[in-house]
Amino acid sequence: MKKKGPPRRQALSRERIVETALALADARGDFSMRALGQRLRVDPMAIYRHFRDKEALLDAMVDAAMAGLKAPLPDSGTPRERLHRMCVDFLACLDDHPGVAMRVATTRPTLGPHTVSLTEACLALLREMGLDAREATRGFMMVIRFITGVAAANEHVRAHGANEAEWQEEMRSGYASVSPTDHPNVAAMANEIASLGFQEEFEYGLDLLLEGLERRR
Amino acid sequence: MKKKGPPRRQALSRERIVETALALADARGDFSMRALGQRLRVDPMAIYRHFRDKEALLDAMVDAAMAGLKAPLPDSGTPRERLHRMCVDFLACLDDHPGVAMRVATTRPTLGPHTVSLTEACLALLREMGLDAREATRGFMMVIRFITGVAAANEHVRAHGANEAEWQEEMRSGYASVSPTDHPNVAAMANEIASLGFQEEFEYGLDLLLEGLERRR
DNA sequence: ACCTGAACACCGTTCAAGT
DNA sequence: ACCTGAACACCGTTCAAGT
Repeated sequence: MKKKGPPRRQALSRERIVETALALADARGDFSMRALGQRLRVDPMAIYRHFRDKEALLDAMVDAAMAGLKAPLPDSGTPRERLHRMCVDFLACLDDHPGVAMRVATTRPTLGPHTVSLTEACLALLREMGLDAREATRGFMMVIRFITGVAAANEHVRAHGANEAEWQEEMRSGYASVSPTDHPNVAAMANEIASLGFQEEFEYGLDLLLEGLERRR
Repeated sequence: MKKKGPPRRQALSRERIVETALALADARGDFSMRALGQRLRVDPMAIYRHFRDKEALLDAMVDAAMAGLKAPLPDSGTPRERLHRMCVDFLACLDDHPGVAMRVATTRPTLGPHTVSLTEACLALLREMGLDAREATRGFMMVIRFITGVAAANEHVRAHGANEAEWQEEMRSGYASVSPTDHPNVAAMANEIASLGFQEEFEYGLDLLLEGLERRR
């Protein structure tokens, strides 16, 4: 297409902005319009030609992040097993994009195509599990809330620059420091907390939810 | 005690700072050290005499917010019923302090006395429900994650200046706009979403969790 | 001991101007 | 059409100074 001036730096585009912003947010857990402009080798204000404000850019980033999900999973296994794997995949995707995770599913629903596809797949599996439209809606909301809560916790751990083992040790020593006579159960938790892996804990909770939903069909 | 100089404005204290900061955060959903200084009629830097940084102040605010919980509930009802009411109370408390809610329970555990008391009461009820120390720990974490997810969603609605009815209408029209042939279940959700109250939805999910935990004892 | 003020290194965004 | 630069109204925090 047009190609007559000096080579000039890559043209700006919605796609390139979103991609770069996502990379920045993934690395730092957050990003500023000014830092993004610098990374794009462009005046920060140039971005506003493509997005009305930071909020609009974040919305686009959320949907781009959802594109990182694996395909809606092969048809092997029961609907419940497939939904389980889908949720695990979804959480992994949120964990990959900490700066953006909390906006997912707490935002108004009119998100991009990837988000809608994910929602559809999730609802379809709930229906296959035997839930009616009303129950599937409730089940969907609940699962989203639970996953969001877990993602928020994971994000918090990362924001403090800790890995899982360091965090567990901080939890353990914190709980171990309370008075066992005043708060016996909190004190006792110190012994349990270190042996509960983040992923195991998440999948345990997920199972409980899905089992409960299945039983109420 | 000391009372000789001119009346001068009220002396600064950790308590007064926390109280004012909480009021500010509750009203605006967020607060800045500079705005807090202004409200306290004091140079913003004066606050740093009492808290090492904003993070430390937020930690104190979280525990102060937890003081707003009703008493650990009377002994009427089964352990599960009492735990249910406690969780409802806890969520209401988070909803009262949107600017602070997301820090709760995603933070390191060494929080203040009110937070520890809440944790102890919750664990004790789980034990009364028949769970052992390990199961109670997992159950506690799951319930916290779920409540945190719901609180995050509620906070998000408020941050957009919407009430429940407005939000539901935005959700409904959003879901109603997707193609019913491409995404039948998403489209169908438009009809259900408006009839699910936030509180009803929360308590439904909570019941599912507690029922599941009780069954696994 | 406690508070102040200037300063530093940041923000998101508007607006008039450049090419 | 697209990008720039100065400007506005903000941030949290450090540091030297005041009382």
